[in-house]
Amino acid sequence: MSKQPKYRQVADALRREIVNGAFDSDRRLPSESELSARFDASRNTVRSGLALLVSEGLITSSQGLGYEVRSHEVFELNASRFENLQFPQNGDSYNTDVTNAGRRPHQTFRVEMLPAPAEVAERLKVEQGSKVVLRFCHRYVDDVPWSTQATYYPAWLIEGSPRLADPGDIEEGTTRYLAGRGIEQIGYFDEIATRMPTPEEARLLEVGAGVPVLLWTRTGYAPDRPIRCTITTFRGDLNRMNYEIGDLAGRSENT
Amino acid sequence: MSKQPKYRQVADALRREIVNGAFDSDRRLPSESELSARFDASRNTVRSGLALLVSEGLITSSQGLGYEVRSHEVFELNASRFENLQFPQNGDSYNTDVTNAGRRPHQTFRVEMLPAPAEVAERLKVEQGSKVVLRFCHRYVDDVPWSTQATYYPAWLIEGSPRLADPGDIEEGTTRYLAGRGIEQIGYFDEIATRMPTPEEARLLEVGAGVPVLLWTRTGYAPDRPIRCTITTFRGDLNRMNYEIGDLAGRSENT
DNA sequence: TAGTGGTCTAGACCACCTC
DNA sequence: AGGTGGTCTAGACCACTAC
Repeated sequence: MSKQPKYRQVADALRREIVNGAFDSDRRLPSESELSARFDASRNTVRSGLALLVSEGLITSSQGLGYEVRSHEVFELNASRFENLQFPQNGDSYNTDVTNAGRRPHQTFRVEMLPAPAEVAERLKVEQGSKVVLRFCHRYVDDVPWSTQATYYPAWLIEGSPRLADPGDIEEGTTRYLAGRGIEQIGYFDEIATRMPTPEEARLLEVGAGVPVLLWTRTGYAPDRPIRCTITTFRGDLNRMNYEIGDLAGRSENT
Repeated sequence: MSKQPKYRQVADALRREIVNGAFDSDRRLPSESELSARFDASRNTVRSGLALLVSEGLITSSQGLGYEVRSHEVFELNASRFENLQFPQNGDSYNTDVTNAGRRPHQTFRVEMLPAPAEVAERLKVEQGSKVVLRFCHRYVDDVPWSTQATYYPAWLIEGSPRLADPGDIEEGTTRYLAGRGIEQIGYFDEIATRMPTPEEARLLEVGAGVPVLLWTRTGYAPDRPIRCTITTFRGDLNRMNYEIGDLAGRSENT
């Protein structure tokens, strides 16, 4: 067992106290100067230790207030039910799910036309840089930024379904609108990844250090080709996804 | 536009250069003292800026060597094909998938019996603290730690399928072994989450700061009840998961 | 041995919050 | 006003890697 640097000893001691629930009543941590005295370390050394815990997502800090242990409430999204292939819902189930959970949903929305980014062009099987329609949602739950969702449609789709490019909402939902115009979505390809947020994402989702984002890319297919690509960026600390595969009768019984 | 602190200016400038590919040929960054001179900032201030980029997962540092921009190669795991419900493969497809990708798989393995942790007990529908069998894999690809996989089986399952508790490998795969003993897995419930690694996970997966882990929890169901719970922890920088849902004929055509 | 990053200190000043 | 964290400095010494 080699000797740990002092700032790690500080972090380890505080981490142990946090997971043991030492700060459960009042989530505030002692101030930097108190910790500095307690650990017989300079304020900067204590700060290094606290910075570690922040980057682990265990605590947050705010100027003038102090350090607090982070709370954990998560929202679960059922990706395999999110859009039902047989009965496409109104838009997607975001509003319903959030309301059912007793929370208050809110979103801002915009539509634009732009050259396809590389990842999108690849998934939609169009030339990189060819025009695509972007429908972008910034979603909140109880006024906390929750996720961003960017859906891209290829230009060829707009000719027969012009309302996709309209800046307004599509009441019946885009999936149903497309189905009504003969474009039926019969399959999805979902990709899930994680990484630390870019500064832009950190701004939109208001996440501090130590919170990764969950990236969900869903490419929707008509019988012959892809018709949309939706990239959703979740706050990793507030969201979890799930999939149901096969027969889950055994899941609902007892309990 | 308010004035940014100096260490953020440093981070922003370097981030811009990194994403623009300024260091693509030689991935090494200038040394701290060079940057200190260039930005007319103290070494500590430059270090704060670099620490930001490390925590964003953009660069790594190593003592005596310097800072390097991180490389991005990712491995894709098809979760909806990972175990085929009709034709369970030998164990899971980890070995096959990795070998097919031209990489060299390697794993260590152990089996133990322990009281069920809360998350596992809940998913297996057994009493918290009741005995479960844990089969644990630590997986490498080309000698790089890749993921850990912990599969828990409830004690009642062992009576009819005692080899689950044996410390050795099960040649034909646990799924097939169980199927042969009348325990057929007919559905899954998958949960996916992300967070920063615990110190223990950081050690096992050898991830530095700025790399989140991807958590994949699969609960497998027999017709009447859950029979296993598998918790896989991936390095977020090296892995991506995907699901195929519905009909994806349009995916394979042209390109 | 020389150069790199890693740790630690002591102190200064600023920005924000609460009373 | 007084306490909190945020920024920044200058300098010391250590640990690791290269040559």
